[in-house]
Amino acid sequence: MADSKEWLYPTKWLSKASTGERVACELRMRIISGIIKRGAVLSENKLAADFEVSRSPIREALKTLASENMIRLERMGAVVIGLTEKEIEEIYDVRLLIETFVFERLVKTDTQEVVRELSKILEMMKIAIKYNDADEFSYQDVLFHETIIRSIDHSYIMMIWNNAKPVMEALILLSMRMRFKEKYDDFTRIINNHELYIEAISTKDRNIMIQSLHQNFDDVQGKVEDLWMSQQMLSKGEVREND
Amino acid sequence: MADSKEWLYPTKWLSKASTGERVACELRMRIISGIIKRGAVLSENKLAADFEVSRSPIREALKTLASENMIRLERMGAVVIGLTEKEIEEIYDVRLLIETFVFERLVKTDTQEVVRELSKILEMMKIAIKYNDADEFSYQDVLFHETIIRSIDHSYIMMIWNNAKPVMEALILLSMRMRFKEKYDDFTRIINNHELYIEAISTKDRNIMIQSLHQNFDDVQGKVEDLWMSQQMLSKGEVREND
DNA sequence: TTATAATTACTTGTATACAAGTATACTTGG
DNA sequence: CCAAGTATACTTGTATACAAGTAATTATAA
Repeated sequence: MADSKEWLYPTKWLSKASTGERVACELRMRIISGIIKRGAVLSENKLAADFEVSRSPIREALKTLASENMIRLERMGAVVIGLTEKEIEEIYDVRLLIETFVFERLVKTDTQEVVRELSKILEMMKIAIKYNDADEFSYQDVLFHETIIRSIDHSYIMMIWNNAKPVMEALILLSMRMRFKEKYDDFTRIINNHELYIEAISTKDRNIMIQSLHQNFDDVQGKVEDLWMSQQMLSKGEVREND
Repeated sequence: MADSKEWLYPTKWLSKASTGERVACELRMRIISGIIKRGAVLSENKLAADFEVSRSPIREALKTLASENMIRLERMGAVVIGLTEKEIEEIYDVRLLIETFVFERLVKTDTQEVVRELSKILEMMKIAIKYNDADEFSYQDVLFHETIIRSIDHSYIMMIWNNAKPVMEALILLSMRMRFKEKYDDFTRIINNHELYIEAISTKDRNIMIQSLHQNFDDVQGKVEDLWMSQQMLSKGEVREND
């Protein structure tokens, strides 16, 4: 699995991962970043050769990516779907759907412990900013939302999250790396928004929650732009996956 | 793949399916029906021997079932999670979540064509009742809801549906088979409810939609009972998967 | 009798081999 | 030059082999 190309996905996060998971994470990043273009056809054999692994883990990865709507498994080859602006909005539809549902559950229970956890994560995020660690910041950001979702103990909401998570993670990673370089002061706003989020959960105030979700939505627009910029930047070192 | 045990899943639906899909469908049915008990540990080798296939399709099936929350892949063996009453309710939470979202989209567009499609499916359902075909009825029932969801062209809502669908399908299959035998007059109510559903979409009337969803929710309670009955019935010919 | 060490049996993850099927390209006949 | 059929080079799906690691059991020593 010694790959000549650079890894977009933080290898640090893959310490316990199987080869199949590694490949899935890396391919996902390449697809979302635009290195692998929408419409490209991926072949199991070709990928196996590229990653210098056998077809088994490749098959596993392709199946994962198909369930995430990143590719479409066809009779001959896997066609890359990737993310258009429409699809990115759709992902955030889902996040909004989930988090609204979760909030309605949360207002009926004791949120003290979750608030404590979230506060901890928020502090970690601040440290990550301080040390210019985009990947760590992304990790904590994803963890923040996962913590909220996990707190209501709803296996099928969790199932939805588990399916959407990898794509969101990749999206956030790319977006944050960009911002750390070019839009550093965005982070003040992001932190403020997360504080608002915690406050909404703590006080169980729907108005604050809506305000927070709205701000987050505004953030999405920014993310879309970022992604586009990110794609522009990355496509310099572009690699054609198929000829 | 010549299996000595009877197949719970309609083999007719598996004509184009790979061995892995077949195994996944059958295992899902066995888990949901309670033949394979919550907490049981499934081994790849054992399953491969039981189904008389190699480990490759078994692995594929287990991965699928894990993503559906039917099993939990652990270091040694796959632990069966199955469905408790809580989880069945959670599945319907998700369906409600999705269908509410879809309805809000539908009221903003032209629903004429969907309504036409749904009417056709409804007629098919009536025929299925007439000929006592529980499996066909279930198929059309699932198709009915899928048609509604598909109509808004939202890839990530579709993704959620695709993940929840197999479990719902199995659930509906078991429930309907039971009802065809013991609660035949339920179907008048179900058909009425589906007509109400179509009306809500046709007139874009939120009140009718809510009424319809509520009736459907009442139906869920019935399904839960059915499932329990079904489990009682099936556990006569029970098979221990692990000792 | 109990605790510890070693062996055994079973687990998963990956590689590889093979069969069946499909699209493309080439050849052959008109 | 064009059409049709055959051959070839791909594709996926399944089986099998092998390596690395884990748990449980047995044997040995205190």
